[in-house]
Amino acid sequence: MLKTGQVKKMASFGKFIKTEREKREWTQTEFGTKIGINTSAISRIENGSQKFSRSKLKELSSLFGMELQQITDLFFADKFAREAFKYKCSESVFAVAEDTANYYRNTKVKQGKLEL
Amino acid sequence: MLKTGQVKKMASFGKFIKTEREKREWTQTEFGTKIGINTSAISRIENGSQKFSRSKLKELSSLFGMELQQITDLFFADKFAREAFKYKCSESVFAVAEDTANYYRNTKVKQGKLEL
DNA sequence: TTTGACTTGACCTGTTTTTAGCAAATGTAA
DNA sequence: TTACATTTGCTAAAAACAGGTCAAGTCAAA
Repeated sequence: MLKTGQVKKMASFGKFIKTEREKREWTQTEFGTKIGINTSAISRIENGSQKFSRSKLKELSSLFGMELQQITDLFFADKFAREAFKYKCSESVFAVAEDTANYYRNTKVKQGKLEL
Repeated sequence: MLKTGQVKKMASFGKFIKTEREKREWTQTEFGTKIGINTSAISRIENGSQKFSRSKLKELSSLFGMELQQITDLFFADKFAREAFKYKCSESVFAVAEDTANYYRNTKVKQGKLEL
């Protein structure tokens, strides 16, 4: 089912961070120092009441020694899921999104209209 | 394939608005007046260089006489697709998002932890 | 009970992103 | 040319977001 490089099923981005941090036996404070965020923020991020900053994805991937692509996908999958939930999208929203994404891939890209 | 109430395949939210506006034979200015946005913004929205404001989805649904759910799904599907494209998510991101969304549905909701 | 790790609330601030108005420019059809 | 529709550059204002501080908690293990 999983293709190479594809992301394994994961609960949420916060849980992902927590799991990886604990694997490395870092406290929230240690991890926070490495990535440049204070302890309370780390706690909130892991528990889902604060978002991880998009601009720190690169640092996170090198800190965890993982592919940026994998981190990115996980990050956005979580972002989209939360948003869909928050704004009461129907279950089909991601299927529609995939169609729309294909539309953008097929038209915009070829025309060089990358300005989204 | 399409369930009742499900959104028909659509190119982009901008094109959707343009199509529906033209069906009703409204100029961008007329439409803008009805929804409360000026002409330039309508133009940019239809052409995809500006986002339609989330806070106006309700007005849009009544203006077009369509279900809010349908409009909402279309709006967010487009939003997600653009974002995924912009930040170079892999093609599997929406599949992952769907898993994550299920995770949130099964845990957060039951616990009343609706604060996303 | 002391200590370290973690959680949470309230509040504040700087930054980035996005919106949308105006005016000018560009179609476009009669 | 005239008239109307649409598009676009510039810009101020608004909204969203990230992260910080500080203080007050909980919790588990030594």
